[in-house]
Amino acid sequence: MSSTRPTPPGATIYSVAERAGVSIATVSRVIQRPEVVSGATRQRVLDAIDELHYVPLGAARSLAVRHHEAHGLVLPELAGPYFAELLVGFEERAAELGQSVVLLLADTKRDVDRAVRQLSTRVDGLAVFASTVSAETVSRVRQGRKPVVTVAGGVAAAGLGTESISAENASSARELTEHVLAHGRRRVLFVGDPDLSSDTAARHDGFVAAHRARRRRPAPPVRIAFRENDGTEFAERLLAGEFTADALVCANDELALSVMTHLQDAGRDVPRDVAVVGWDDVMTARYVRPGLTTVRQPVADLGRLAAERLHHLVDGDDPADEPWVLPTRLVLRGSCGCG
Amino acid sequence: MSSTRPTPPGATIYSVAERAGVSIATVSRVIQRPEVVSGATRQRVLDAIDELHYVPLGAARSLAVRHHEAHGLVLPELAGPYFAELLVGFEERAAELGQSVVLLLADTKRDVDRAVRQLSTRVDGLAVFASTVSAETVSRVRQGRKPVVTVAGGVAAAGLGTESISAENASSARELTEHVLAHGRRRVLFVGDPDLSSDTAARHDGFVAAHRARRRRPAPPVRIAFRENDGTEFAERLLAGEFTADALVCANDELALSVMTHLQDAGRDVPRDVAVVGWDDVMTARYVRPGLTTVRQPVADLGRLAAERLHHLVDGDDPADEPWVLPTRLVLRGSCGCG
DNA sequence: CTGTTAGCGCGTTCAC
DNA sequence: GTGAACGCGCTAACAG
Repeated sequence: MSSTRPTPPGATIYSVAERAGVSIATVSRVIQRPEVVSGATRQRVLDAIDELHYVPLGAARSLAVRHHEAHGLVLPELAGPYFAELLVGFEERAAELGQSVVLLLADTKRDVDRAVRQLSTRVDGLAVFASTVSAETVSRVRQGRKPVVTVAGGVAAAGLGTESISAENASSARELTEHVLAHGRRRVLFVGDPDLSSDTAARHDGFVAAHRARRRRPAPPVRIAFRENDGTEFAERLLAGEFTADALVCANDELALSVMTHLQDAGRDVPRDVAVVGWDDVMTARYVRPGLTTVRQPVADLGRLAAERLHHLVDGDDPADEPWVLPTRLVLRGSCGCG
Repeated sequence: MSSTRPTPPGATIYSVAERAGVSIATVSRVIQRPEVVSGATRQRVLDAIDELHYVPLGAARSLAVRHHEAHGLVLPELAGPYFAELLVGFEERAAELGQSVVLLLADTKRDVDRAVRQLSTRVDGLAVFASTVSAETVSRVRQGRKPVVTVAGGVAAAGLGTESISAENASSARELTEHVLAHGRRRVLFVGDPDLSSDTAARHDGFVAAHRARRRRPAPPVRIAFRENDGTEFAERLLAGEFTADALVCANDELALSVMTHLQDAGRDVPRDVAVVGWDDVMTARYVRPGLTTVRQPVADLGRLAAERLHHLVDGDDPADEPWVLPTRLVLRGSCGCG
């Protein structure tokens, strides 16, 4: 790939054994199960390790035990707090289980599938976020006997021997929308593209359900992407009169915040003129005025569960048929019209 | 560590060779340098690989080539955008260089040094953030012939064969402080503990230097930690009259934002009653009103450079004696008294 | 409690 | 253009 010359030869289990005057088996034991070695020889070995600055070669161990003791995690990006929290939860639980985590960020790569195949070469299992990886590659990995868990992939991701883990979206979306309607809003817009992610799709489903329950016809979703500038652009169109709305249910907080701020800067009053709500409960949501009403997901728990399940799958568990769905919680602040 | 049973035997280079009717050497060639193999046999091998769902074992390759082709990255945590950006830059460059990145988060671990030693077992080199890892452990890793680069570790981290990478802090701090003083502020407080991180120490140095340049005596730093609630607490003490100040230079944006918001909620006018500035230019900084004046660091570049240098060190470069220092930039918004 | 030895799967000379 | 054979460093029986 890159380097020409090999690593300069460091100490090995052999040099340590020689120096301590024992066999390599004993050195190995001192490292793996110190208690089975007599105190005296153990100390001699430890001294030798110290003097030679011995660092065991993980690859050699992995080869011998036929385990990488590492989990792969594929995330689309790391913007905003969502993915960071997911990663933290994953890493935390993985570490508790004695597994390293090898991280792969999809958005900066030319060829994600190649990178994932390469990754699968050095881990015991893979956690992939939603649709960052092609179904074909996932199934290749699966056929290569590596467990895969999908995070926030929706039902579509299940099957193929892949386990699915996600947060509850539809019913919280319904609850949130009902809350907005209960504030007396008549013209509620869903801002975000259901086709862009299964999370968004589920949220839109809940949005529609809430309207149906009140025998109201939901407006068609405003299909825009997730980022700040997408929100700004939408706000412009709204101000220009392209849409009429007295409430906006945005697919996530970044979107909601950029829309809300932009409307306020243009002289609109939130929530009086228009209510704005979002998803994720990012830090900014509690700093803006009014505070942003949103839905908090147990993101770190998603990560933890992914690591946990992956570990069990590597250990030989059969994949669960049913997806794992974690509960979410409404966070009411001022932007929806609440006092 | 955990798992009892080994991975079920998947396809190996041997089974592929057998199936394709060639030797393992040929299979290896097809994977490493396809062009040296004749078209016909190459295709037979590729077919066999496909049919058997062959996934090479990274550990075996690593053992043979004496390279992990992986970099370790040790970060204290992943809260806020700072570390995420650093990680993104690091991962991006590492991937370009064909290296995997193994991530270790220090704050969730019981025994960080143990975890780091364990990590050093499976990577070719280590990038560690500031003082997440004890000097002793770093030097052990170094003596084990693994390159180490320190990010945001200040000058103290240099030496020991370790390369140091950080952002310029002192002179931007001086510039920022001078800017605040130029707005006519008389009683400026530095909020943050210089002993907590070398970044903060350097910022405080700049703060002091700006005062000295005007022949003013800097107030002693308010020694509090970095998090939101630390800021809130400080704001309470300020409101209670424990401190007097017409400007606050906060060690980072999280601190600045929580202080500013809390003061505003208590009826204070920012910047009229008190100016507030910070560091990092987090997303929230441009959403609050007034916008937060802050210093932008090339955080992703820090990460990229760390990955780059690490790679060269692994390749045999001699460690640079001088630390790498990347430039920063003032971002003026309203909270300092501008506009 | 300790030593001997046979792999683990792959890269790589060196012949052919 | 291809194959045979050795070595990478470590773990895990098995013997003693």
